[in-house]
Amino acid sequence: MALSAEKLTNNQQTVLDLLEKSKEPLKAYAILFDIQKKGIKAPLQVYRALDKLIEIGKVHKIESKNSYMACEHKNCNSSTSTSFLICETCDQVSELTQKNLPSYFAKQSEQADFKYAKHNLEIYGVCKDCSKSLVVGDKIDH
Amino acid sequence: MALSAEKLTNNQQTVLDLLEKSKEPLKAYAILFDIQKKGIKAPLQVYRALDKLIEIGKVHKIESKNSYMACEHKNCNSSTSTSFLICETCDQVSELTQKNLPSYFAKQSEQADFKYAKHNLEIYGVCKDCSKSLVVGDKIDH
DNA sequence: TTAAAAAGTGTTATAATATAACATATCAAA
DNA sequence: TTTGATATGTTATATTATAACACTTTTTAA
Repeated sequence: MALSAEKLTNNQQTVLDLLEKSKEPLKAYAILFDIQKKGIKAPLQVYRALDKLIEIGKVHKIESKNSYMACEHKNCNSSTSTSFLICETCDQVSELTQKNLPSYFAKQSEQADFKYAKHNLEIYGVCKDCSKSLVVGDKIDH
Repeated sequence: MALSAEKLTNNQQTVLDLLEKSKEPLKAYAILFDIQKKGIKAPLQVYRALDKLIEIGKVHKIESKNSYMACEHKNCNSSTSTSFLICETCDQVSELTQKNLPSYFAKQSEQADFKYAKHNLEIYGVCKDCSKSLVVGDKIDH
């Protein structure tokens, strides 16, 4: 069975549903807290669901924040490479479309005699919405 | 006083010395274990030294491995952006020289209306040495 | 030079993140 | 339909990191 067509179990679906509703990435214990009413009682149940979801590419882990987010793409085919835009103001995270990134990184790696396999990129900065609000804020907050 | 000229305290120097001797990145508790003979007894002493060393750019954290390594550059001026080449075979990590990366990422980010500030890039693959050994290994291991 | 401020230390306790181990259950393929 | 793979529920514990507090050292600048 193709990974992208994988049928999810109850626990996996419950975790994925929550992540898809969330505007920000969530931490494992925050997920646990939120879905205890659905019968999930222990951290391992969350971590196991996350592991599977990550494996099939439905969820990504943001390493520098120990947080998890649902993949924004329709059928993310793999769990390999990830590229995030992380807003330092509002903590929202979006994914950078990474059409060219793998080949760019492969080229960069090659110059160091390193064979590229996959990557994780975490870019920090200010998102569109926050750039606006900052300006508006400056005017309002007189 | 400029950051790069910062004088280190005993604890900071002890931690840095250890990291500079190590071929691979080290975990905080591995550092603690190694330097207990030098009078450092508690995790906090390690973490505080690491925090400072990271702040002044002498040490980087590899987020996806919860590990720390000494900066390979002479006078790394900042603690901001990091780019690693992580060998999946031998666990050694080297730094990618990132002359063009910030501007490249800034450009990529801009297309998503995102204001780039800094980044962390972790590339996984196979290092030069391991590429060689693999081939040699294939021949020897008949 | 010396007092005040800033930075670092040592210590105990604890928070936050993640996995081990094991018995049982469910599901899919031969 | 049984067998092998995958998932579950549960308890316990490992790993990573920080809080709080009393104290010391170093730096700054009056």
